[in-house]
Amino acid sequence: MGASKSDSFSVEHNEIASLFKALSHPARIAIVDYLLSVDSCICGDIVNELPLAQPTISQHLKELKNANIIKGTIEGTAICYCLNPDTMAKIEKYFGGIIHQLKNKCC
Amino acid sequence: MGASKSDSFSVEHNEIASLFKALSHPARIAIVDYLLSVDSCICGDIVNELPLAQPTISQHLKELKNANIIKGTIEGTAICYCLNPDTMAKIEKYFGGIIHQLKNKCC
DNA sequence: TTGTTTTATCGTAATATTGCAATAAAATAA
DNA sequence: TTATTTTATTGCAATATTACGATAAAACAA
Repeated sequence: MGASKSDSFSVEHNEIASLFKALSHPARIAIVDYLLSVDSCICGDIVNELPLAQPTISQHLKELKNANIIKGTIEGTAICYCLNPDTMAKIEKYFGGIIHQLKNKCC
Repeated sequence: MGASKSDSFSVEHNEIASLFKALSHPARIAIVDYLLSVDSCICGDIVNELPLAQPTISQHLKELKNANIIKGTIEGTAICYCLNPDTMAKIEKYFGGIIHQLKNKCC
């Protein structure tokens, strides 16, 4: 054994865990942070912002895309990246629910 | 290589990534969900709620504890587990900030 | 003391993730 | 066409995670 027994858990639990997994690496948090720090979408130049090689960043971007956390659209030679507000709102909603439920508890 | 180059990233990015990492497995989401579903802290019986062996659950609980997502206090033979509202609020705040910043963007 | 119950740790096998050099692919420019 | 630029993919080595049987440790009961 060793792999995750995802079949043993509900679809909902697997989905939210996948979103968190996509955000569980500092490079991917740095990418999200960088996308937030500029006033528009980023066309190119993400590679120059991080201390990682281009293939590594491409791989992290792929994971963020697969998790629907960012969207990438081709813009000539470059690719424009943006955060996906829907996914972010989804995660925020999950935590809002937790906070709300916590308020009705003893601890 | 292969390991995460956490030294290359800021303390803040590493911290938030660690929190998400702790929540990036369906079993740990299920534990959080279970702790929320009952009206009090849980003393014992978490093992019976999940389709995993006891050492595996103990390992997941340890990760949640290390990330300060849950607190465990000894209560006789059993251990009482509770969610840590402070940590949950911290993550919710992070997303609140993202959502707020997203509203001022073009996409 | 010896049981019983509950949680933690050790050891190990299977699998997943991370990082990058090399290379390919795609779009444009000259 | 041949460069040039930008992003993606392949292949592989290093490391991390996941899961569990076996065992230990801790607290209480008889």
